[in-house]
Amino acid sequence: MKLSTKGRYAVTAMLDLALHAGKGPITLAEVSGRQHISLSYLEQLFSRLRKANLVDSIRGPGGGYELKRPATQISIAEVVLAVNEPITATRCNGKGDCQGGDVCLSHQLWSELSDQIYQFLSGITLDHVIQRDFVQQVAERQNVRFREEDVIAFG
Amino acid sequence: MKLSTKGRYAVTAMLDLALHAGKGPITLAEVSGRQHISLSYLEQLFSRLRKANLVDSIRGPGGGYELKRPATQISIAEVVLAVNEPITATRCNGKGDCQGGDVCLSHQLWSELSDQIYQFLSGITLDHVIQRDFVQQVAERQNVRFREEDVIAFG
DNA sequence: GTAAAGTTGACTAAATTACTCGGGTATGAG
DNA sequence: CTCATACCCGAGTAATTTAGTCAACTTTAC
Ligand code: FES
Ligand code: FES
Repeated sequence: MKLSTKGRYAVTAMLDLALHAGKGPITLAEVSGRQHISLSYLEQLFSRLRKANLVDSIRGPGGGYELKRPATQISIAEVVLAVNEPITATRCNGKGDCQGGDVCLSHQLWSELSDQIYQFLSGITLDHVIQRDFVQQVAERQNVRFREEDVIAFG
Repeated sequence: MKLSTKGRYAVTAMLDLALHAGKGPITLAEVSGRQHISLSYLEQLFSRLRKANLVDSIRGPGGGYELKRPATQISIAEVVLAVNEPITATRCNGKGDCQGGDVCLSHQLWSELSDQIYQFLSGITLDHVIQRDFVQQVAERQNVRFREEDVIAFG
């Protein structure tokens, strides 16, 4: 499978949404501030997340994004898939033709690895992740720092 | 972890070596012919495999490469590691600093994924792979075709 | 109306990957 | 001895992918 910064950013951003759920729409500007991901880049990512039906968008002032389903029902695999290419560790993308039309020696091996990764990532939901102490602590630190930056910027 | 064409080629080439073990050194030209990997590229890969103590090289006429250890004792993970960067799915390479010196929300998740992939790949040896019917069939096809090409080229 | 926010698509810069090339060096067969 | 075989090595490059920017547009609350 393809695990790029893009996929990692998407997951991070979705975790941020999950952590701040239930308080109305979250703007990308907030996510950008807390997670240090450029706003324009987030726009790109959320365009895909929206098309994949993982988030709802609310336009206009007071708008933003929110999770379309509860965090308990969105798996990490879905998020990665939404912004990346299909999950596969093969060179041939599952077609079995990477040796000039024929299947190569190691094809089966990579297929199995793809399965493993997919199984792992689809067994974990956004909620599983944000329940962890570790993540809670990181989130708390980010909240504090984000408010401090507000003070510096606007106070 | 980083799973590039390079890693896949390395595994394929090592499988070829394993399949033709016990008949003296295998030249890269043979591997290249059977697996359709460019000779220059193979040289690059085997340079690393040799430095990682996975293969022995024999120079001069009649020379080539052979596995340094039996195929039952070389894991896929070792091969991938030998040609790629360290196995990690994190952005920070395990340092926990990808958010301007601080750990990011999803760090722990990617660490766990890295573990999973590593566990999987290190649990499979070259021998496990070449024992499979599927792989045996592909190998047989390659042998036949390779001999046919000999005839065309030299006969 | 106007400012906040999402929407879109094209564009660019940087990084990585996947190679190639050209010249080495060791060595065994004849 | 010699020379063809095969490994050895590092620089260089072309292609692809990734990461990120920019500018113009739409919707909507106040
Ligand atoms: S990876 Fe599928 S044929 Fe080689
Ligand atoms: S992936 Fe390690 S800190 Fe973000």
